[in-house]
Amino acid sequence: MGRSPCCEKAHTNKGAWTKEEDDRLIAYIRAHGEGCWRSLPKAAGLLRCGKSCRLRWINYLRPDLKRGNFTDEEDELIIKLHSLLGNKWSLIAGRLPGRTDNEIKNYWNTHIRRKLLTRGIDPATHRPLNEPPSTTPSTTTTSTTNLQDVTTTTTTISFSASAAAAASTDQKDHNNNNNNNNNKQVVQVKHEMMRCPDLNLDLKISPPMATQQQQKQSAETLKKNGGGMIRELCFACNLGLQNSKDCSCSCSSSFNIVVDHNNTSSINGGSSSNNNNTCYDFLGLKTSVLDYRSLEMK
DNA sequence: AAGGACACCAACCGCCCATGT
DNA sequence: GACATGGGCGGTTGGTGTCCT
Repeated sequence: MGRSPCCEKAHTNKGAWTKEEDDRLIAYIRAHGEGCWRSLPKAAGLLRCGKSCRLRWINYLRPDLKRGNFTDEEDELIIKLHSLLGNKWSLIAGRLPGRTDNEIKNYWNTHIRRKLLTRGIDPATHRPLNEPPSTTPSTTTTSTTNLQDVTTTTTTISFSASAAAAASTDQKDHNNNNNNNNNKQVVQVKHEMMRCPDLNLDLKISPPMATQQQQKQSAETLKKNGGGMIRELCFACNLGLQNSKDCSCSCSSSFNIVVDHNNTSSINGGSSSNNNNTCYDFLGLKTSVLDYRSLEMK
């Protein structure tokens, strides 16, 4: 059964918003807050579709938006998040305060794609352009990193227990029914070992399992650093690339961020048993307990 | 100066999911 | 369980400005 249109299209304006429309929308949301977008246009005296109002507000009128050019740091963050999350623009935007998914999407398509292409990297796969599409092991190296391409695997990151459980069956279902997926909660991440050779995304995100000695060392290091303090790691370390040439914080300890089936996350090597407000900076998320569901939150 | 090509980005469209009835 | 509705997301389009010939 087809869906009813979100609004009466015959009586709505389309195209660019006028200053007056903007003012009306801003005034209304200031007075009443964000609420029912469907009824908002009528209440605000706007001849616009509710969706259009929402988009205008979120992408352009929101007071907390950061306008202006993207910084190099934002560029790199977007690239790395995209390599992990794919075209999940809203998730990526969630990690860039003041930026919207639409803005990032546009920026990706106009700037970053080209930037990666000039680096000889396929923006879709984050693999070298001249690399054959097969998944057979190779020793190709890129111009920007010296990470070895070992193999390609598909891993499911689950954002919830049910999704985690569903994830296993999801693959089966996917074969039978293309549309029957839980993409909102389950992100299929094709992660190439080339990108993150040490990053195991199978239900946990970690460098290779730290040895007990490493874990002990890490715990001691953490203790030394004050325990409850926010631990700042460079991006390379956040991705499990400790001691790589990209590492700028020269940390030597290993931290495993484990996401289990019970919606809980813990940090191995740090203080998995007592989180006691320990914060880690994973992908720039200073979070006491890494909960992937938060990635969905804008 | 003109006009075609290109780049940028705001806005739209269609689909999906969650929730309520 | 079936259906209706609202909200959200990713892909795409079209208008506008800039660059190039």
